[in-house]
Amino acid sequence: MKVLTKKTDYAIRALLMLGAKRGSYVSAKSISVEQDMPYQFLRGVLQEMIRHGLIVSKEGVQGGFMLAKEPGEIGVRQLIEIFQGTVQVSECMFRKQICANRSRCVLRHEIMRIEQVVHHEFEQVTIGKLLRKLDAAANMMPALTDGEKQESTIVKEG
Amino acid sequence: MKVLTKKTDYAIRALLMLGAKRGSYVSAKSISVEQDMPYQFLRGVLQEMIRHGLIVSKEGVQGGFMLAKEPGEIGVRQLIEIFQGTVQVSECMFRKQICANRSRCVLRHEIMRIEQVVHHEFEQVTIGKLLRKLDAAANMMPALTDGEKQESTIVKEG
DNA sequence: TTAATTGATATCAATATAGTATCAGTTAGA
DNA sequence: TCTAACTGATACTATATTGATATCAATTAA
Repeated sequence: MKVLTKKTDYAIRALLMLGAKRGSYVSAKSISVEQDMPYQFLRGVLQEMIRHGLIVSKEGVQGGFMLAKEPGEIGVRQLIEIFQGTVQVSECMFRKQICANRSRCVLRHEIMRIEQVVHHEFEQVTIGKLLRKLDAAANMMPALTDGEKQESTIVKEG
Repeated sequence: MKVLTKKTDYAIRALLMLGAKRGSYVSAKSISVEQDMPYQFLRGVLQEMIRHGLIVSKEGVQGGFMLAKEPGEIGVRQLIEIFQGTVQVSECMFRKQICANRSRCVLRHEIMRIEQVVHHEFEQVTIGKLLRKLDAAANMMPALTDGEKQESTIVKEG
């Protein structure tokens, strides 16, 4: 069971980069290189986020992408919904009519309850919050030697 | 985002049927007819549950399947893990090494926290608990007229 | 002996996910 | 004004996952 697909994963990390470099346009190329994501695939993800009003773009040389909202206003839940669709329990939930099978209904009821819990949790996690955590994590290892810096590169890049 | 795949869905509902008819063997055929599941597909699901010790089978005429455990001991979380694998965040979690990308790590940490919440919730939901709810739901509509009984058939079958 | 059953396994179809390629249009700057 | 660095749009391919079907051997109650 995969909680996040590549698209959502890439989207979140791209947004974190945009959040870290707020005020300037960041190109898809630089994101794809720095975060090790396939360039064209990432571009598709970015365009999807434009369509949803999360980011804006500028064409041409020195163009790129920029957050269109405050980081605290962009929640992981919304990203999951954009790239993976609404959380659903089997197909049952699509039917407007009363649930077809009683045992399925009882089951569905339980799952929906859990769904609410999950939604609530994901709602809390915003790009803003993640950015603060990233910052905190960075500050926790400030005094590295050269050798340790190499290790920290491993932590960052691969 | 699908919480339950068909396999898990079918597994749970098959177990509910076995739970409702405890003490006797129930054939794959009767489950597939009564619960409207594809016969061969269901059989695969049942065999998987045998391998995991949740149910036992008897071959031949009058054969079928029977719970191997108390309904209260069979949790939905276990079923999800059997049929959908452990909950994971993208691929990141497979690597034993320290997480490749710092922002991915921060993200992962948040997701893992939510994962714990989800696990805890699913842990609570057992076949036994669902059976009791099913029972309660059935008792809530005891005095139906013929017309209403037809409706209740819709609720049960389709 | 036979029909109803499970065990085991091979195969296929549909869908979702992941990734690539291409071309047109925009723009900063030499 | 030319060019290289960009995005917009879209078509395509590959791979993995999910859902479903088919077949044949072995078992067993009647």
